[in-house]
Amino acid sequence: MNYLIDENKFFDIWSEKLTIPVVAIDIVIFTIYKWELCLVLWNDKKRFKDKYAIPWWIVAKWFSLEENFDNILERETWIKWVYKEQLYTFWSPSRDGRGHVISISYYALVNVNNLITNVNFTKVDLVKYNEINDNEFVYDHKKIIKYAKQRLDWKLEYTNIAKDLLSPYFRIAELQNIYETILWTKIDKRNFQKKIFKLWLIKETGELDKSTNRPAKLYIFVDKELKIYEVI
Amino acid sequence: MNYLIDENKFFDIWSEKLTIPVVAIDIVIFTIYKWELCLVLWNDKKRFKDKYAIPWWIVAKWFSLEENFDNILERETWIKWVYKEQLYTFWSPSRDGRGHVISISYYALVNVNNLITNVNFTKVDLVKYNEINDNEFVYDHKKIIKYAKQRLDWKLEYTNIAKDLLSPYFRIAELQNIYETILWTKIDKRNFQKKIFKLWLIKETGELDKSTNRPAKLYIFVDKELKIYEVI
DNA sequence: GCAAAAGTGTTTGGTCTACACCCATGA
DNA sequence: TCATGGGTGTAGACCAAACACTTTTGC
Repeated sequence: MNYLIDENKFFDIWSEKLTIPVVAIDIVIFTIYKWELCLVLWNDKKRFKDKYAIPWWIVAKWFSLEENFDNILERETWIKWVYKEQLYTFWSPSRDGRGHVISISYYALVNVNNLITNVNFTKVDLVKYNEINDNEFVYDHKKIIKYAKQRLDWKLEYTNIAKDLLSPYFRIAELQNIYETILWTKIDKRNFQKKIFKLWLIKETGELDKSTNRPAKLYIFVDKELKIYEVI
Repeated sequence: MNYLIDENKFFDIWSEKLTIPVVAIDIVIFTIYKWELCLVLWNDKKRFKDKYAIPWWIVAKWFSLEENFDNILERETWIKWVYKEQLYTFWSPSRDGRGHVISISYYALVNVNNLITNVNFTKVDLVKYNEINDNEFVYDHKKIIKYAKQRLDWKLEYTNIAKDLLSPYFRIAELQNIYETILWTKIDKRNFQKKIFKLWLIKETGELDKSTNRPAKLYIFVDKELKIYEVI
């Protein structure tokens, strides 16, 4: 996988003489792993002095933001085919000591099977969201993660975005767990099902998951595309 | 008011040799004028071949996005002290024929008295939102305006943002008009008041507006800061 | 047979909507 | 006195939350 931008190919982009800022894309990657919300973080502890960083790189001219995003995500993590959404564009005063950077932040949701199949664990770690601390991140990455989590919370409550964290076929308990672990709350089983079914969010497949004690019905989402509901 | 960036001062930022993109800020400005939602648009019909444009300019290094925003807004419209909120960062393929631009879009809300006092009407026009057409805007500015309107709708429904379109003291009818003209709907007077009061969104000042037939009570917002409610 | 997770309804309180008449003032 | 906008309450429908026991399977 080639770099879309090479920092010093034609011109020193950090030069004091250049009057325009450098732009980067930062990517907060969420997944549900073993019933818990996790982040995919760079594990280059040497480079970042024992702090975590979310994957990022500098944006190249000529390519769209989508192309830059895909290039950065795949190059830095080997992950492909994620749900992605732009969050916010921050001005980060002294990211590198070489000058500030304008960072366009995204978050991505990746199904754990897709993650495990593709990801390069020599480059990234899987870290539980509930176990991260404010001071163990470089730059303003903790702020970006918090912002991403807020957006994720909101989208969970008002859309069918949970589909991007689940396998195509899933049990209702798995769906409910996504809401409980991300929104950090207990939900009544019966009320949860009533809401989900009243919205026509998911439908039965007729198949059963026999890996649990009593076999559980398997469901799929009615809509493949992101759709606004009022879920929770 | 000085330009934070001068396009050609040190280096040709449009040069093919430069591998990083140019960043601009685009500003969608809303106000309520004579009971209707209006936009503040550049009226340089010669430069833009009889199309409208929203105020924008190129982002300068060294200054924060806030500073760049304030500089662009004031320089291009003379408007000050607005509510502003970042919307989205678009990649605009061929903004100038000189290459694409990454545009960080904002929307701003300005109280009409502030607008009238400060604005430079030789630079901008006031145009009714309901009378604009898709094909009378340059670049992707119509898309940005639509996006801004959506965000404004949402914020109206779920926050106290209406305060930024009103004078500090206002009648309930004025508040209700903001909801009706922006959300393009009729609202029952009694139900509207019940909601607003149950939320403690506004409170009486004890003063009366005697410019109407029967004098109307004047209200102020309880919170000066943006706060999330569920208004409508 | 027992442990573990799946599946299933009803009641109650609160919230939302629809709806119409009188009041205070200026002209 | 009349035209204009301001101010006020109730009843019915719908929605949301609380709550516990039975079923199916593997071990």
